[in-house]
Amino acid sequence: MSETPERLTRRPRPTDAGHKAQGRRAAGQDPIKRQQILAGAKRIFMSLGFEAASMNDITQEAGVSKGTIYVYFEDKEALFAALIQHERGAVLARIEAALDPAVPIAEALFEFGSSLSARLTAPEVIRAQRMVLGVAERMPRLASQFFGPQSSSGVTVLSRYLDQKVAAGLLAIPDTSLAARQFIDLSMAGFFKRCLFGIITDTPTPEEIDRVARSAVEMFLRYYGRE
Amino acid sequence: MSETPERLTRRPRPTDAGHKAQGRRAAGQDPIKRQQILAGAKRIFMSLGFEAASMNDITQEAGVSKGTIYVYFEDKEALFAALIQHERGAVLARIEAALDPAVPIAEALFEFGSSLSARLTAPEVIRAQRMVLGVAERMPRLASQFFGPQSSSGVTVLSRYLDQKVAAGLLAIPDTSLAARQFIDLSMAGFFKRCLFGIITDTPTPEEIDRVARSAVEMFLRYYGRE
Amino acid sequence: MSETPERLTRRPRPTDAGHKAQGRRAAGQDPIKRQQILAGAKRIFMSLGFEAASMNDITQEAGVSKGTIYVYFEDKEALFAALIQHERGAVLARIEAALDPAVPIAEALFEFGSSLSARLTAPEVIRAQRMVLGVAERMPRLASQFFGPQSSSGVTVLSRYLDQKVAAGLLAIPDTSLAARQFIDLSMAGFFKRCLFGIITDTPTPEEIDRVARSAVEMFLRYYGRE
Amino acid sequence: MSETPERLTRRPRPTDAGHKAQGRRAAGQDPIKRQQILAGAKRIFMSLGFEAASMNDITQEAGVSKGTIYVYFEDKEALFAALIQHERGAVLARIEAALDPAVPIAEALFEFGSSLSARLTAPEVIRAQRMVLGVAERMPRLASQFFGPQSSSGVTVLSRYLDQKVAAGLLAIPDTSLAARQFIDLSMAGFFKRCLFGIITDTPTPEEIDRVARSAVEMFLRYYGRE
DNA sequence: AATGAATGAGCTTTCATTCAT
DNA sequence: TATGAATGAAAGCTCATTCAT
Repeated sequence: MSETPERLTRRPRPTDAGHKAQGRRAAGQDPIKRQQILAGAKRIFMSLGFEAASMNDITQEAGVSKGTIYVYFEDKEALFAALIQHERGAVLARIEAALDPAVPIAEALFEFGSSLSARLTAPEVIRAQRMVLGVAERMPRLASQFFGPQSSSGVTVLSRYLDQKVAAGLLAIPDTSLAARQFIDLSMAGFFKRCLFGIITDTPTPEEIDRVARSAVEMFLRYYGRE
Repeated sequence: MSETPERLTRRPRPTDAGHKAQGRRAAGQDPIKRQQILAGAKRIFMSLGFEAASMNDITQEAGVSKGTIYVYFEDKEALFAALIQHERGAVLARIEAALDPAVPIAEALFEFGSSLSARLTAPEVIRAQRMVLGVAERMPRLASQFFGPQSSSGVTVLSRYLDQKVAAGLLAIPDTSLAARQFIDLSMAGFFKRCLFGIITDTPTPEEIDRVARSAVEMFLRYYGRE
Repeated sequence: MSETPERLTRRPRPTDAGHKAQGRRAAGQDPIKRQQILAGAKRIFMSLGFEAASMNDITQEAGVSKGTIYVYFEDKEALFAALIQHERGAVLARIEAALDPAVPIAEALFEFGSSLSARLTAPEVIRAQRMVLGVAERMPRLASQFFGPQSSSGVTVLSRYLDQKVAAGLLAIPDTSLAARQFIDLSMAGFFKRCLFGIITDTPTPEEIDRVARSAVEMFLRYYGRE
Repeated sequence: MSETPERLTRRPRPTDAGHKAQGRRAAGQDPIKRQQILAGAKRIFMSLGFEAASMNDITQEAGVSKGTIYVYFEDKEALFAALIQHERGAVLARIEAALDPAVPIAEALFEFGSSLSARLTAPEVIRAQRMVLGVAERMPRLASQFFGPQSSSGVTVLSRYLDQKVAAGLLAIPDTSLAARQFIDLSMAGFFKRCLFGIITDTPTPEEIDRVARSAVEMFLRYYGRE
């Protein structure tokens, strides 16, 4: 989830140099305007939730007119879905790299587990997840599309990694898919739920995350390790 | 979530004999009427979600008038919060019993893990959790109050159990609180998130739950078991 | 079309004696409020037309709240339809009486023709007809329901009268239905269209109406009269 | 002004050679572009009605840009008015020819009456009339301008014809203007109203039209014929 | 001169809340 | 005390019109 930290002023002049240089865009095709809308929508949705956020709020926050939003996005749900899609991949991309085949298993797993844990408990990621869960009943595709691929990708990537290590005779795992899910949940034991439900309002400290991730690696390898 | 099975008829007269015998109650003090409202609110909130549920819907389902609801509950949010409070503990109560100190550790843990897993992935429980998460941003206390105690109680109960076994020299656990969270997340490895996010729409089968719970017990005891 | 000449003040107090005496009404059941809404709707629809009239306009003119209108009427179209239905019958009722079987044919026909002509060219009747025609494309039932029965009733009533006179040997008419339509159109030769299309903005004078009606009777009896 | 640069596909470029040869026109002065707009507007207005037709629809149907329309026409109402003006005379032109002074009166009247009847009950003419009547309250000039001249022209043309025949001693008519209106309404006795109000949804068959027109001629000549 | 992306007032309709009964 | 008819702010969305390109 890339931040657009500074709040845009009321009506950002649409004619900044970089944009102007590219000439006039087709309706709903100007990526800068699209970004502008998404940025405003993100701030509003994030702070109010889907239902409580009004299109008027977004209009003002984004500094575009109502009509323009409706040129770029079919309706409120489509805008929300686009926002979620837009934020996709940001999470997983940072994590995939952690599973370096060249480093020892314990080290790779630790990196993977701790970075996944840190990422999924980040405040804005938690907020996003809550928001999507809040509309999951009415927009089931959205929830499974965004979070499904995201988390299943975590599982997929990890289970593929485990498959390789099993083939190399380094691990003994009957069901690598289950093992992947076990490791992921072990890596953030309790963190995820506690953050999601607001039981703890602050992100776990890096030290806590590391400690839990280290314990996860040990338990995992004690069980699935060869020898 | 205790069911109130029969749908109340349109307007059940609230003046049954036993109640009447106690004389007229102060406004907003009749526990029967309160129950009646909560029962109707539960059915409506559960089936429509917080925002989509209208006070009119609840009025009709509960068989009381609008004004009466507003005597018993400050506003819509307060009614929802009260409902969530009211449903508290129902989940945990069924699970606490699983940790029978008399049976072998492996067996007790398996019972605990599998019943917790089954409970938290039940469709209506999933729906309730989503609903609360959907309003969590605006009602932060609500989420932590309901889910906090609920799941932390799971952790509390289990860690107390583990403390006893450690004291008895049967387990070697440096941090029983962490161990409890590890076991709980391990017990439903992946199930919880996948259900919550709708990646899998059906409740896991008892066989799946058992298989995962069994694996959790093994991994847990391999690591923390005293040989 | 009964007039409600004076514009109601902003918020007519709903507790006038006559109303109060009847106790509280069920939602959407208070005929006084219903009348109030219809009266406001009539003035607004009449002066602006269906599309240009906004529910807000009607709200203010009727002196009721938006919500109340929607309790009494499903939506804007239903309100309009109810208004049209409500005005029904007022037109024909006054005309039917004209065909007195006791008076000579020429006299009865003259009464019928002239009163029909006067009625259908009255300004508010013209306005109502224009309005309905304006929405006829989208609400075809409405137009045929209101005007169909209305004018076909004129035809029906008259053709029945002619049937009797034919049976009595006083007229020789092969097709009384056609004859009825001929007489009606002859009675207001040109008036109807000219008023409807606004070619003449003032209602024809009684003298003009009488002259044309008299000519219609003569032409009609010259052709269909027995000797 | 002959530049309609891109938009090759949607609507064939209006820049044929003969036109191009005249050089660039002043804004809003190109009659071909004006025609193009009116043609598109006609199709849209006819199929959707005045209010439901959006300027965007017309823009696309006409194959010109929004701005261009606003150069040629003040606003939506002006465009509609111009369209109505533009269609003027199309109806009457076909009918005037029917009053051939060379053929016998009965025959000429029959031709005139039946063709007028057929024309005014044609579906698209009915639709146009409804549309204009729908906006008549707000645009009173429009209705009288379009329909006034049209039907009064019918009256004018016919009454002039009748004047000639009276002068020739062939008819005895004290008021030819009234007679003209009588004959016209008699010619489509009931048809016009029934079509306009949608009581009958199909255009009358030629046989019906002929039958009624023939009856009109007979009745008319029985009354006004010289012997 | 022509374009069409952008505007924002305005639309119909909903619903949490109030208060006269 | 309990009722539910009435309220009216606010919602999502449309579209006639403008003006930078």
